[in-house]
Amino acid sequence: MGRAPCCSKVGLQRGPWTSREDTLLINYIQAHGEGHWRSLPKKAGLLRCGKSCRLRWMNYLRPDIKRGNITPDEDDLIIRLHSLLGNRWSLIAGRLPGRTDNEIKNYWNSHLGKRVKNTKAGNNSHRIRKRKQRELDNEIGEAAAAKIKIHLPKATRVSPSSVAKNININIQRMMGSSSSHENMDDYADWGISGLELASNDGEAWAFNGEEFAGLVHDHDSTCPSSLPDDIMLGDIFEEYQELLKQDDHGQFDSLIIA
DNA sequence: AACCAAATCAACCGCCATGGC
DNA sequence: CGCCATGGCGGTTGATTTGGT
Repeated sequence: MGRAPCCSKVGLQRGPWTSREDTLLINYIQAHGEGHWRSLPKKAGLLRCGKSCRLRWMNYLRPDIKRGNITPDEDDLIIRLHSLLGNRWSLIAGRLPGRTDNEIKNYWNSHLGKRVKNTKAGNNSHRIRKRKQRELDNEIGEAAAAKIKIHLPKATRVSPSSVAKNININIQRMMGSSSSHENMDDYADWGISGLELASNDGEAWAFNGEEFAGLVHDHDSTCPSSLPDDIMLGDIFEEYQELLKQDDHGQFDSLIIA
């Protein structure tokens, strides 16, 4: 016997929402606020499950939602964030005001994913791959490169607290541009069990703590002398943006395995 | 005009993290 | 500490729309 459904589906409406249902939901939330999704439908007079109500509100009815007309800037940002974060649609959406994870996910699947794939296919020559590999080797050192293991990690759920705990790696330093740091055990102390750098097709470079430590020890690469516990993704993002500004010669691209 | 295939996207599903008890 | 309810996430489905022949 399988897991019990999130809510009883008996007698519940499914499929596309009607304007009347939308109105009921909007009116209820305006009067009582968001939350308590499980009990909301009954109170609002809706024959929907709570999850369905939440999804409808979050993705379509919220007043601050922008829909359609994704600008070239947003387009570009999505691609870059996806290369950094992988399929963390909610994190990506969090960086695009008014956009929802569902919209971005759909947009990626129907537009960007293919485009990125095609772009990659265009770069698929042996020579280019060789050049990219050389750049990569220069960037992090042959010894380090030999140690990198490439995984296809299971997508990990990231909550704000876990972001703070687990992703407080400074990407710029990670890429080796600042002060040196001897003791990578500090990373373990910060609770970092893994780090992923995703390539354009969503595959990720995953370093577990040990590999990462080994990578830096072996190569005497660089990393922060300290990282405060409260670095949030937003901080990383800001630095990422700074990096992008400096990325005139495809520095990031050199980290993408073609 | 009719048909079909491909593209799009709203909605659903199952899983998991978190917090309260 | 374990259980449960809840919210939130990413993956997938399927109805609808669009484009090509």
